[in-house]
Amino acid sequence: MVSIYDIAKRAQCSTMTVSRVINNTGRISEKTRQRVRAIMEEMNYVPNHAARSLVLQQTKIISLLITDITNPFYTTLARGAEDAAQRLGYRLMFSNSDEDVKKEHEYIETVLSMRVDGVLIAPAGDQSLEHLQKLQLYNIPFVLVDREVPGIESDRVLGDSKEGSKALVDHLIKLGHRRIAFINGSPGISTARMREAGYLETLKLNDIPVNPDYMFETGYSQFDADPIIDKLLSLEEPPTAIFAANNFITLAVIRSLRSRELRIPDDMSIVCFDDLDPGYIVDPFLTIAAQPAYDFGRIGMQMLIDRIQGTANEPRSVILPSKLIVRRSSTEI
Amino acid sequence: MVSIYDIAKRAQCSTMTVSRVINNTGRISEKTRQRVRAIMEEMNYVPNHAARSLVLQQTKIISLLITDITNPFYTTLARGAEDAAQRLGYRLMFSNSDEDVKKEHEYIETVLSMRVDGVLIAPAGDQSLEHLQKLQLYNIPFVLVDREVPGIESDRVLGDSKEGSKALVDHLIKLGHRRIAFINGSPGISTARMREAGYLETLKLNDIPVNPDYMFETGYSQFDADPIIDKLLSLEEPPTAIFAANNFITLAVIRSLRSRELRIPDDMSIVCFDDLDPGYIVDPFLTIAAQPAYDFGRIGMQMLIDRIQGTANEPRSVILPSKLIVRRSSTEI
DNA sequence: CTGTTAGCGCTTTCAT
DNA sequence: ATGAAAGCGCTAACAG
Repeated sequence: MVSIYDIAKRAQCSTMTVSRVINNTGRISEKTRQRVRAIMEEMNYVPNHAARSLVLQQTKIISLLITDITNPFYTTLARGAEDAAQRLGYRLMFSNSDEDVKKEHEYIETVLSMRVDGVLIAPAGDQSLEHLQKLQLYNIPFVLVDREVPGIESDRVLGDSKEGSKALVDHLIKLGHRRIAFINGSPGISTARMREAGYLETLKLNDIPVNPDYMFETGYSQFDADPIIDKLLSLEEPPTAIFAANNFITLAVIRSLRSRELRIPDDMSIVCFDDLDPGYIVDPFLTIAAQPAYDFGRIGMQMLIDRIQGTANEPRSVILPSKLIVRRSSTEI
Repeated sequence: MVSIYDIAKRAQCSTMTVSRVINNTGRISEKTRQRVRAIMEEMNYVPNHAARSLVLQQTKIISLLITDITNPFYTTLARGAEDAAQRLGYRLMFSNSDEDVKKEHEYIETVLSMRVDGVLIAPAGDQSLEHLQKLQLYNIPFVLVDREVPGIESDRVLGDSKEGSKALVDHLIKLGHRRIAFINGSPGISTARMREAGYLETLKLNDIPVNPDYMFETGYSQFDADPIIDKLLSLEEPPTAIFAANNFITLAVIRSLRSRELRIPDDMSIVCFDDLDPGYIVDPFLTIAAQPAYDFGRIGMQMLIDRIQGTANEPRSVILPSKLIVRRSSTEI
């Protein structure tokens, strides 16, 4: 591969001159600039990123770590982040932890090794604490998106999971439901805890007793809901509505209900967080608490770049509201 | 950040010894190995990727370039690629060209600059020729997935678009349809050309005249199908079935039909390529030519790494068959 | 306006 | 078994 050395030789000048042309720094006569430019073009010169970042001590690369590349919530978030990064002159390198703390750990190791300028991360869960502390140890700026991690003080962009949760449950109660099941993600994830809190609080406010048989904890990824639905349906008083903590849980629930020929919402109302992406859905019918996924990414990225470039000040938190969108999956009892 | 220099000082040895410990090369006394290890641990040493790849002239990074991160076909492909890469000891850096040749060009520039070991790319279109030639110029191994580019000889993993197309159209004809519209992607993309060829050939085989009014070219990304549906429906003999070249075109078509209260398949049969991802779809109802997206990524990545590590031989082509899955979106006329 | 020197963090080669 | 020297490609700092 051709280096500035090669092109310096051909241009009969020093590597410094070439470097200056490349970076548009210092003062150079128009004549030599032209000459060097031409030769660079002719020889197809491409700067070596490794060499440059070695001396510059910065890479202009930001790492985006999400937990599930197949979830439209995160791909939309990624889009927001990508657009913002590009606007601000950074390249994005994205990786997918698969909701797996170990995999996340490996990626953080790579990220550290590559000395990226910053990390935008949707942590796999509370156990991400360890990796995040490692980032702190090395003073690598990072911003938490979507999920927070107890013990970590940092910039973050979160949804208002509790409020969204309350809105959904409240909506069901107003429709006359009192037997509302709640299928949650792992309690090791902050959003799951907040959503549960919203659920419990709303029941309480409406004097509806909490029924432990109605509450389940699973994962946010794709899974088989049959066992849970089995249990719910075999209860003496099965629920009339299900609040699923996210879109993928909802999918599993719907699939399970359909396989039993149960109709939504006639036989069971369903509400959840996050859309199944407007793009994929032919006929949106889910009642949801919609979160502004794109803005999660966009704002998170801006905060991160602020942090990278700016003077370090207090960690900032941005809480983005979710919006209740009532559609056909929920109905009066 | 701590370097091997720092830990050499602390360990009272040369940087070479430290390097040997890190890489498990050369012969080192167990005693010093232990000592160095401990100090590395204690000082939280993380190797500097840039420095290492500068001297090694390899990065162990592979770039994956897809055209639409929101399309489940590509995210599934990405998963396949990621899994294979990880298994073989490479890191993936993925980027999204947005079906935009200019954006793709920028990414290729970055990829070149980063001296990645190889590139797995679903090219935006025939115009990607220029970038790909640049990769060839620099001897950067790459594998084309999903789409080929005229003028480029290289390893590639493609679907059998023509056969899949024939199967879909044949299926419609067997159901009694003779007025079959075809809404295609851009003719600047190889898969679109093959799909059109399959469409035309199957009509011909069945003595059905080609009606230019039934044929449209749009893009593979999300768009508004209303104008096309308008035209089709205002024809004297509107089609009874639509063959949409990919999943996103189908979505647009379905949305447009629904807004007119037209039912599928009663008022219009629909078939297309690629699933709308099993994960997102509550109730799969599309008749499709399903392509093994995961394998596109997995096999492509394996070929790429073969190429990176192995001796260079003839470019290989892998053609993956698609499978006709008949569901409810198509019915007898 | 341009060049020289030194060094970023690491590994290869050759000594010892 | 360990170390010294040189260099990967580039730029900051200082000269001239």
